[in-house]
Amino acid sequence: MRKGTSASVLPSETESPIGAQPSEKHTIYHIAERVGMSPSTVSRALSGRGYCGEKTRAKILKAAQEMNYAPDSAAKMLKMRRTKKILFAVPDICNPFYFDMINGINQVLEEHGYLMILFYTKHSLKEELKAIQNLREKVADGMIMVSFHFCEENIRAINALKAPVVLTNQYVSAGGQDRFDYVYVDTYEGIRLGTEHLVGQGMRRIAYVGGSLGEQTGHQRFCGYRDAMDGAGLPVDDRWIAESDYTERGGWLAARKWLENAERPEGIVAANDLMAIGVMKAYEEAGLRIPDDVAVVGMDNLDIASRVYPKLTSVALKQEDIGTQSAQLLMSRLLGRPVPNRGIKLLPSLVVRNSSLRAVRT
Amino acid sequence: MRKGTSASVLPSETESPIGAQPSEKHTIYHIAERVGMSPSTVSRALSGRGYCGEKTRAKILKAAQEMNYAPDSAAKMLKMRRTKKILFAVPDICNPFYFDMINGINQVLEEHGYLMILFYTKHSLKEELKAIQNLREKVADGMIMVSFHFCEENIRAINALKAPVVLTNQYVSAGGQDRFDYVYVDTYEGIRLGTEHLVGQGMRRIAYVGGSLGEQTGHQRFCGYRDAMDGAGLPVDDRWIAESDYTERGGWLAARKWLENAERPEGIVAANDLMAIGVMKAYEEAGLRIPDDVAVVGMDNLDIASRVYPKLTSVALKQEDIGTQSAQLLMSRLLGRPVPNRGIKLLPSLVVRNSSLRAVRT
DNA sequence: ATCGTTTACGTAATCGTTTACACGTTTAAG
DNA sequence: CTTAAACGTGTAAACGATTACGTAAACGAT
Repeated sequence: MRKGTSASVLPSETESPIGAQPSEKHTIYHIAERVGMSPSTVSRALSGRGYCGEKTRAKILKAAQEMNYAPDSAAKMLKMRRTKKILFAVPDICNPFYFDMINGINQVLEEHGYLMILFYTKHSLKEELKAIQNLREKVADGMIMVSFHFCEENIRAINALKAPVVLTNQYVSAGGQDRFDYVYVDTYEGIRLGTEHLVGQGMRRIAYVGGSLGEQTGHQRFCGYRDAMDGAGLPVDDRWIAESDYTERGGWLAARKWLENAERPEGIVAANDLMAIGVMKAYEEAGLRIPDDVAVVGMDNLDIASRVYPKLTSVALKQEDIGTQSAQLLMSRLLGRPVPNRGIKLLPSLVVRNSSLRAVRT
Repeated sequence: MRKGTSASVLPSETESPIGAQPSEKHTIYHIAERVGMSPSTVSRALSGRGYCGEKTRAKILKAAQEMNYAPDSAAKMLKMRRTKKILFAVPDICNPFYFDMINGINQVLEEHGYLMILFYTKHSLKEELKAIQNLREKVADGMIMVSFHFCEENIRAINALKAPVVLTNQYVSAGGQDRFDYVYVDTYEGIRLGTEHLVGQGMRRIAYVGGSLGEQTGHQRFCGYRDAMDGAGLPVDDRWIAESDYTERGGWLAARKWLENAERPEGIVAANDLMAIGVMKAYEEAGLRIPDDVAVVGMDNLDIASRVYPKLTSVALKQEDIGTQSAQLLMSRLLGRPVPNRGIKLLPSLVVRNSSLRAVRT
């Protein structure tokens, strides 16, 4: 039935009206007709699955070549129920933090012939849900998501998905009910490292500027600061804690506030590099010098950390590793390989530069 | 026929074995059965195309809601012959230059409900051809490509495509035969601006470090330098021209070479910021100061240009605008809107900062 | 009551692949 | 020489949506 109708539609060599574009639409049916075989044989020859004689395969391959055949990915997707794409949902394309992650992800995807769809969630829950909806519609086979709205609604939606999802949030699966994986860097540990670095230089008045304490990641990071202070027997003073938004301007505003005080902090720990740079800018504008007037530590270890003046001490979060690990985890799920752990924790490391060194200057 | 087979497959409420996952696969056929209508009616109700009674539409919408229906994008793609995705082929994800472009593109795509597939071509012709192949397989409806291998082979492959393509190369369509559009910033003009800025300060020995002169864009940029020098009656001396690779290290190497000479340049024009920063680093390492010992001008006006020390004078190329304009052009093609011009030229502007100002220092 | 038009819905084909199954032809084994 | 396994190929049914076309009811105008 199908063959009949299709065959009748095929433009015979002589039929095509002069001057008309040659009908470039070539399907396996066209190839089949040309070599005088059935479409299923063509499919087998091209895909390499199932039996196929050597000479026929050669003939078919040649014909496909000559006809400039390209398989239709939509048809393939529909039939195979696989898109060979994964979604990467990221809150903010502008933040350089994610570029390395993209890179890491891409390396793994390439090995498996997967493509990456970049989805920009703009720090909004609604957009994150849109990303999830895309998975429900089978736009991609899986998703890696950096979520800043790691709430009930989100988790439920993700758990309802058939497609595998890897989050980069720190999370302890509640009762093993959850169906997603996660790869994260222990930012708590990172901030603790950074704070202890300052403590270790004998500083006592250490300020902290972080993200919203309501958000999970914001809270974690703050705890790192608090525990480091506690551990050293130093007081955690509300005056020296700023709840900000991970932007340069946010850091700038926090520093301004501290600059107004009579008593100023000896060191400042920022929950990311952008805020650290904002802090440095505020001090610079006030005519003060870093690290002489205040030591600064950031986190993320962005490219710019080594380019600002003075060079910024920063906690390296291994973004690229997060990317590759996430992608590998996702691939394991997609290939049905066994996955030992739901969560993978990566450890940060401190990169010491001039912004935090009281004594030395280069 | 189709209905019969499909209907018989539907799991009736009571049939499903206890403990088994509820079959989550819901299609319009399932919805149709539930409300006692035909699939075509369901399709019409959900897509809003064609006639559909108000009460039935409501009933269908409610059923779809309850069944947690999500349309299968692959099926939609196959039937509608539209993927609602575009490919963005970019040579190098690590280069911050492209992030703003991504941003610009994304803004436009979002308005049209399109998704972006990010394709990393690694500065390789082979990968660029792979991107093109993806279009042939109808992975996306169109493509925006930043090509560094704008050669015969590429152009032919792109012209053979049915899908619209926007390039960001400067290009004069040969005889109006070409079938792609292009949006570009006049980098010739940009380098000319930068060079004239130095010339205007009375400098005479001005060096230039650019990309390969074999590449189109590398050649264009060089011409901007040459013409500015010529225009001021200054000699273009081979000793002060370096052919490099747009990386920081490349700039560093070029500067090292110049530093060995007895006679050193008064000013250096770099064809991008990364190389300019490399140049600055080399001078810094040699214990020299900028702009006192040499004035430096870059191009791209990256974020870091305003963060390095001293702040880098740079030619702003409006990356975000390239992105939005490219995406808009592509969308016009996809929607069949008339497009006045194949090419759109954007003009760069010079952002003067400290690295190039002999007199003033802030 | 009749006709024509509009509205609502169903039938079935279609998009371009893959693949279970059936059927014939070799080939190897007994 | 028979029989069974292995191989090669074709038939037709999927995958899940859209849509041209046909039919029937509802509606108003004559």
